[in-house]
Amino acid sequence: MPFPSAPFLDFPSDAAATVHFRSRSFLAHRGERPSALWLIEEGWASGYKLLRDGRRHISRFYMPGDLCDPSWLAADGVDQLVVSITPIKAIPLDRMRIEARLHSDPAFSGRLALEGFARLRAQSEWLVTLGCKSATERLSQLICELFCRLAANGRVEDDRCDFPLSQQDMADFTGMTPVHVCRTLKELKEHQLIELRRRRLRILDFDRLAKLCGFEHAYLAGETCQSPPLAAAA
Amino acid sequence: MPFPSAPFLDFPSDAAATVHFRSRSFLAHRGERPSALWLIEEGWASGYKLLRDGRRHISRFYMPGDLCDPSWLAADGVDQLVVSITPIKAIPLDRMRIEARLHSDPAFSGRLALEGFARLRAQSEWLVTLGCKSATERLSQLICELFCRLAANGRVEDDRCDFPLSQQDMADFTGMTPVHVCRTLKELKEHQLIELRRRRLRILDFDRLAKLCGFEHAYLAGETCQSPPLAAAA
DNA sequence: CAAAATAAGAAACTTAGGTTATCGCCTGAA
DNA sequence: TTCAGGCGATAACCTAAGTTTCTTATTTTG
Repeated sequence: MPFPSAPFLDFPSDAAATVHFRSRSFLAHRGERPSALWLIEEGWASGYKLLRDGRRHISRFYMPGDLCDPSWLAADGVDQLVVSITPIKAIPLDRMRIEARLHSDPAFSGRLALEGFARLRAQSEWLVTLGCKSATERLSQLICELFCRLAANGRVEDDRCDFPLSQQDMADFTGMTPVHVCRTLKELKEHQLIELRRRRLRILDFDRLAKLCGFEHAYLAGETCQSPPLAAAA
Repeated sequence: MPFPSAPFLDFPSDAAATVHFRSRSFLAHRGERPSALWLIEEGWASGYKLLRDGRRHISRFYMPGDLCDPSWLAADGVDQLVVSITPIKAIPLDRMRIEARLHSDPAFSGRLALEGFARLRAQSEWLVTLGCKSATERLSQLICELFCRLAANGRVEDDRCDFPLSQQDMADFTGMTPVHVCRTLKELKEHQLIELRRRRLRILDFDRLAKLCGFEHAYLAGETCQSPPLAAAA
């Protein structure tokens, strides 16, 4: 099966042990060495850092099918706060067992390394976006990316999907202010590119939206777990 | 020995095979599957992406002691252009041999995976910086980071080091314009924080500079090869 | 060594996006 | 059923950083 970058999918886990989190609860704290990584089944979360003066930057959104988070295996544990945006259902993958296998199963750890490199690549795409694109481009890119990730998990129907982010969340991810996110969304709506109301998103013209921000589907490849293997893991 | 994150240091390489690049030559092209990764012995390079309209974003500077670049092992090869800023001396590490070992030696691939996660972490620090810090903070952070990486390799003497970046290079990394880099450098000089002339940098007050941008040494940990193991590899 | 290219400095002007503030609408708790 | 707090919309105003242009230093190279 063609899922070379989802090294956890054949990892033993206990589906019966599904864990529920409510909205705005912490999946991880900075510095922690979590006992489990989470395979997200349902719900969204954000991983962010806070600066001393209160500024916040979200560097990743987690959604169904995502593994949260392989980089917790790194030496000093978690380097970000992870908080649920909606209620969440997740399957725990025991960290100790992963680490044991990491040191004994070269196929497993090799795939895990490649997964890390793929993630590095997706993240460096956002480095470019934050570094040199306009507010309109950044916001469009976020919408394109989230929409594609949802589509890859069969969570888009008829160009519509759930979209539980507040304008503040989008602002903290794209490096904008909520006011400017509001202005920019209005502009995207006026240009008949999207509809967004009551936490539901509809893409009216994906191609034009993608062209507007130079979105390339490719950088997501190998980054997202797809629907079938999620089922297999559970 | 405490170098958990430099998985290539015990990798066999042929020091006699040292390769020289002149300034402004390509170490890698996008999409390529390079035959070797480079352990940089001498000189600086930048890894960047170009947008269609000519905008450029540098997402990483390579300098002595760095491995350029483990992420080339990922499925689709190189995703960035890498160009030397100065003449470069580098030791080639054969990619095929690395890949073979990646699939057979769990200790090796495990360490490589962790190296990838550490790099992910360092990069997400820049995501935060580009996402929500001011021009002054971004430029100070770049200077702090490069200075620390050089210091870790014994390339700082008496608070002074080589600094071969043009203002355009710094601009393309920090998401500023060269004109604004010039203004901001002038300001840092006027505040007695740095001296910078003729490609030589002197840090006058590291602590104040680090405080100005919220620089945390920690995020570099495990990311840079240190001087002794470099020698060991060669 | 001179010519040519490249980089840096500086001033004047413009603009994208930040700031502050107000208002109305949902939503969820009591 | 109401009331409070969060969220979204909008407007007026402000500022950090971009743009353009020109001049002066450095490198590079022929």
